[in-house]
Amino acid sequence: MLTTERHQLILALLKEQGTIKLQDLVEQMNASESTIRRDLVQLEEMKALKRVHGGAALFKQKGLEPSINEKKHANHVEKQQIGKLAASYIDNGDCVYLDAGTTILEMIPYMKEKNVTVLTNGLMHLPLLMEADIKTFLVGGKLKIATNAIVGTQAVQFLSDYRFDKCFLGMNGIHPDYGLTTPDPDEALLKMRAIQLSNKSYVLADRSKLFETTFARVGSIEEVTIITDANDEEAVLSLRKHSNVKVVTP
Amino acid sequence: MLTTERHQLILALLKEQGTIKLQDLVEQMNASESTIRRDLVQLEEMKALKRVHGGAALFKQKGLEPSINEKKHANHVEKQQIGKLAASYIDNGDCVYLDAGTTILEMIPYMKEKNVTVLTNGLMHLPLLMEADIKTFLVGGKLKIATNAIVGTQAVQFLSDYRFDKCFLGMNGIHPDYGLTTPDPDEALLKMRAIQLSNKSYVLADRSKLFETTFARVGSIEEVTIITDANDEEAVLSLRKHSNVKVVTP
DNA sequence: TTTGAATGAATGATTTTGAATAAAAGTGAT
DNA sequence: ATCACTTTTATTCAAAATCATTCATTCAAA
Repeated sequence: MLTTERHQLILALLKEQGTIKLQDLVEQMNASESTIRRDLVQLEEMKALKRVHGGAALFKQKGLEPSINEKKHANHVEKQQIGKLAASYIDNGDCVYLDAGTTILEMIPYMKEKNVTVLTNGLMHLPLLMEADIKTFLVGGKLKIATNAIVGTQAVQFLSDYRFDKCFLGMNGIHPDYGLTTPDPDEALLKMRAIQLSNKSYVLADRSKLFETTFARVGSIEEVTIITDANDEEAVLSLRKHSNVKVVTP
Repeated sequence: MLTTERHQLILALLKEQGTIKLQDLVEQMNASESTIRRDLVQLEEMKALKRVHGGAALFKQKGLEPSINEKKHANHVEKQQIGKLAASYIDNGDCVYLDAGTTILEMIPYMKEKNVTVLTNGLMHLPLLMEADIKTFLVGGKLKIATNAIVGTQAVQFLSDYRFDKCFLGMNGIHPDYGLTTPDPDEALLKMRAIQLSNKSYVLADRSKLFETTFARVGSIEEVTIITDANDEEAVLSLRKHSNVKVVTP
């Protein structure tokens, strides 16, 4: 078997399975362990894969690739529902602000063919936005490593040069009395300004965020429309009792 | 069997299988190893196939994605040298602007423990910057998908709020008479402004960019220090003859 | 016949390969 | 945690395969 043939086969299997054991490769191809090992070294040098103990894995794409992290996240199905619903509020030609965060991320696949212009501070969104071929602008400012988001006074300042038809925000705490809250004050400032600059504001949050409060206040609950899952959960029904709170569910 | 007949047969088999072993060809046709070998050399010269150890392969291999990655890392060793040298010009505590591009990318691993603050428009740099735990700011503006860079008037505007000790720029054309040039006018504007805002400017480019010119002019060659490989190449020596051109090599 | 291109064989150099070994990393029980 | 045990990895080396080069031969056309 030709070296290049082995390389191709390895990559094909890897693409199919995500990871692969060295021993499996040895069995599958008619080659010694040493040879396969050398193949993996070469492919790693070509940045085609990442070698791990016992085999190889797909090269971790730029660290910004959400599809890998996506699976890890809890409530993935619920977030997807919320994202789909949120995307349905976008009209053709809208200019929207997309907050960072995994829930907002789920909107993007449903935004294709809406002819939308996006401004975002979420780096994790970029691969999907590119893939969907959406006209995208990125907020400038300080890079917050923990959440892959752009924050800080520069970001707030940058935002102020734009106006939006709609903004879509993630939120950690939603409470009828204490309002909208998020743990990071820097992010709170940014969300606050986004609401100011938008005609209409949407907050995406799964049921676990309802009636919670965290550190920094973003605004009052009446300013936004809350998009959440759990149609008949007690929390949702309770929220709806308040006359000026807008809650929508799938 | 006629030479052209063999050539056609080789190409046909190759098209069918993707790769082919030299020994198989020897068996299949009534010709010696030497002859087949010569055939392959000729066909490679005609860019009809790629010779590999033990046989030949198609140029465009079916489903072999990493060729893109490989391309991205062309001249990888040279770029690494250039990047290492460039990083050595950074002092502790510097605030620097890092242009987008693969050559600049290579600087980052050598920037650790310099206590540096980075502003960049290159999204590809972010994973490495995060990993190196470098204080990073991102330019805001329009996302250019092709190069994973932030560009446009918003980006230029954003940049103008900062001042840098040093900036490090990639460049496609470097010519003593026509100056520094790059294919995209948007990027040219950004590079131009970066030079204005920096105390000292460095251009990183491998030897293939010397004495080349492309579309949009960034500035004159005297404004910057050029960091390139190829110490004793004719091009470098020739550049150095110009009294006010600064060129450094590893 | 002479010329020149194509061929096949032979040579030595280079690359690839598989096996052997020691080092390193993971595993699991105490 | 440590320790013993297993698996995986890195390294080295010799054998095998492949390659580049040279040279003599063949064959066709001038």
